[in-house]
Amino acid sequence: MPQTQATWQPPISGDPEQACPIAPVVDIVFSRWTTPILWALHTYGRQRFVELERRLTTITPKVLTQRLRQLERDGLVARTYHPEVPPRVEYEITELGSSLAPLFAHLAEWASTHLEQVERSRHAYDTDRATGAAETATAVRRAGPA
Amino acid sequence: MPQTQATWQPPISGDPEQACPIAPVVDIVFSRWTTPILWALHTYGRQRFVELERRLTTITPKVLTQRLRQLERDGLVARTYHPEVPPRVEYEITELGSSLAPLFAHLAEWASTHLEQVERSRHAYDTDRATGAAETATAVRRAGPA
DNA sequence: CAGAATCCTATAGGATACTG
DNA sequence: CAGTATCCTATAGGATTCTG
Repeated sequence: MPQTQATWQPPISGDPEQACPIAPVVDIVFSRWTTPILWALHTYGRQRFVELERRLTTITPKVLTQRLRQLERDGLVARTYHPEVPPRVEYEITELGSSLAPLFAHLAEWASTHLEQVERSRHAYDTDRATGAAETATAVRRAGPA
Repeated sequence: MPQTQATWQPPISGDPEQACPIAPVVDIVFSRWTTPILWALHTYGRQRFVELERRLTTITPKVLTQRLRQLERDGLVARTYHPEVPPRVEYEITELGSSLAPLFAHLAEWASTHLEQVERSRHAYDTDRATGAAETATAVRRAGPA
């Protein structure tokens, strides 16, 4: 049976996680609060729960605890409990956690050099949509230069 | 007025977003599907909607559309619409999107060298919790070597 | 083909209050 | 101080169906 258009395509790949080698890292390192926490620990060194809380001004203690627990479980952060009154708990980045430092530096670098472009692109996209950009005749390509 | 314990701490910082320079990037690049999409476009080049759909085996068309729209708006991906029947739409990574390539390479590198450590840490943490690791006397430090 | 529309759920995260 | 305990909401993401 002849197919009009669609030439048959193989399944291409089995596992999207495997297809994208960095997908697993995303779950570990990149969420709303994990990067700020790691950044704070890396930048300002070992510190207590309340210090982190003050630094990440808008975080709630519940979420801070959750993310710290996850980071501890993943071995990126170490927790030290001093049985005193009042209790003192200190968090520090581990060697494994520090191994992300160069990556973070690159990300910060990328941010400083490209974030503005993203902003401009967003603005252009939004105003285009708002003013009802004409869909002319032939192939329409959107977004800035390739 | 002498304070018992807590030496006063300054507000430390105003804005957590500003405190962590890579926080803004996280929203743009790192979510469940954005990295696999960017990876696919970067690795296999310009391709159609259905090709991406097949490559990212478990993604749904709705989510794929959403993420592609966001990437287009942010200028990381370009969409080309060919008014034919049936319609043909091609997506490709932009120059701005490609600027993330070295970063992705580093992330993939980190994954290949450190993911196993994370797995081990998780396992150790879980078995520790399960067997009720004794909280001895003095300072207790958890997680692997600093 | 490339999606739009609709409905649904799981969960990350926030707000608030309480405790060893 | 360093959390825990509840409650709540917003939203990312999934499943399904339909269309130009």
